Amino acid sequence: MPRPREFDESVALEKAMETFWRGGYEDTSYDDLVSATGVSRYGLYSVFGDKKELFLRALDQYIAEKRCQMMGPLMEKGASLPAIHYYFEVMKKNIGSPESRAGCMFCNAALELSAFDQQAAERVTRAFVEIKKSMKAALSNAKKKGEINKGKSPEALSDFLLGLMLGAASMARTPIGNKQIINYIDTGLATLK
Amino acid sequence: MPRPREFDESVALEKAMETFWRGGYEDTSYDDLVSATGVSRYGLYSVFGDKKELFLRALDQYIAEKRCQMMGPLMEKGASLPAIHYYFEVMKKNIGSPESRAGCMFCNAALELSAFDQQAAERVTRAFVEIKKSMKAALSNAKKKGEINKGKSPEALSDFLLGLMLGAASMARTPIGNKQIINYIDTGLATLK
DNA sequence: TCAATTACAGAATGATCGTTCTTATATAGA
DNA sequence: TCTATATAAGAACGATCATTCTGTAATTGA
Repeated sequence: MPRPREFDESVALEKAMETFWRGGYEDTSYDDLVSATGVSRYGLYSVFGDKKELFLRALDQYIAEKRCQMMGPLMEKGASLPAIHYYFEVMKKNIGSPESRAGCMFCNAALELSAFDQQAAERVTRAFVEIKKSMKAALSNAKKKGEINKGKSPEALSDFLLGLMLGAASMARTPIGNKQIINYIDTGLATLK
Repeated sequence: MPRPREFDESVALEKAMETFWRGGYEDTSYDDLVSATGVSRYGLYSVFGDKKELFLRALDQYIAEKRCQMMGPLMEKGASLPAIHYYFEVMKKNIGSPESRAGCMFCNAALELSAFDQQAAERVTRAFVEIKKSMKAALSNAKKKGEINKGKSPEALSDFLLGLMLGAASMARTPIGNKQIINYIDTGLATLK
């Protein structure tokens, strides 16, 4: 009966995600989103709601994608040092990609929005907590397996790895070169030895 | 002959710096600056120029202040491991202060502006390069003195310390707690042992 | 005391943004 | 074919922002 929609919701969300990833929240205008998705203002509003809601949907989408991409090994039972190395190997690989200078979208959101926006802060905190928990569990297992020194504390080390991830993502958004970011990650990981 | 100015330039700059530090560039309006400094729009424009120029002045001021506060020991000839520890001790001390959640102003500027603004990028790059150089020199001296393992590379380690600084500053602007930031710094510094 | 000069306070301007509204269009069942 | 319904395209609205302009006030040398 009604006129049919001319766009695919998931394709539009993906495009919106890439736009917010690169430009952040404030610097991305609704017009930018209309252009990037090729969807009319009406279409975006009717499907995703206002700018904030669309951003949060895009952020959720990003977090879900990255969890699949990076955390797979970490979420398995018995995950230990190799799962941690896998996580940072993916980071290092992403640094070479063209979009890498946008950093990590939820780290960007943490830095730009978490101080002002409750809902963004909740998502960011949830993601940070999950990463730290996974890292800590893997570190405990690594300790049991003798992969890391018995004297190291999984609690402190997992905070360190969380910071290592955020630090690398931050470096990627600055003029600091890729080589330096890789030095940072590799030197940081050597701490675990 | 003319009507005398009713404000002190350096006091106004300090207030503007604090305002930009907390709010960043985009989220700070010229009205915010007028309120924070207590200076009229006319006064700010006539002394500092437009918003961008005022921001750059404030950024220069911040960098100069922090260099005095944190880099003193690092800039002395023969500086080695203690100078590096001093730098991060100051960071740790600042984390406890009320304004700490604003992170580090030039790290914030690096993340917010360096991709878009040439002049901000230059200042940020200059500061990063100086910090890395000082760290690298101190690491070389530390190696000679036997304070750190002969096998460690000052080049890679100085990139690591630059990232450690940026990572800690980034963490401070997120919901991540102070205890976790301290764990991050301490664990990172333990790498130097 | 007056005139010249500069500062102050805030109104006006023009641009941009998020959001809503209007008008026209495309589809499917009657 | 006609009508109901939801969509598309983009104009319109109201708010906010950086910047400029206007009218008033304060000072000092004449």
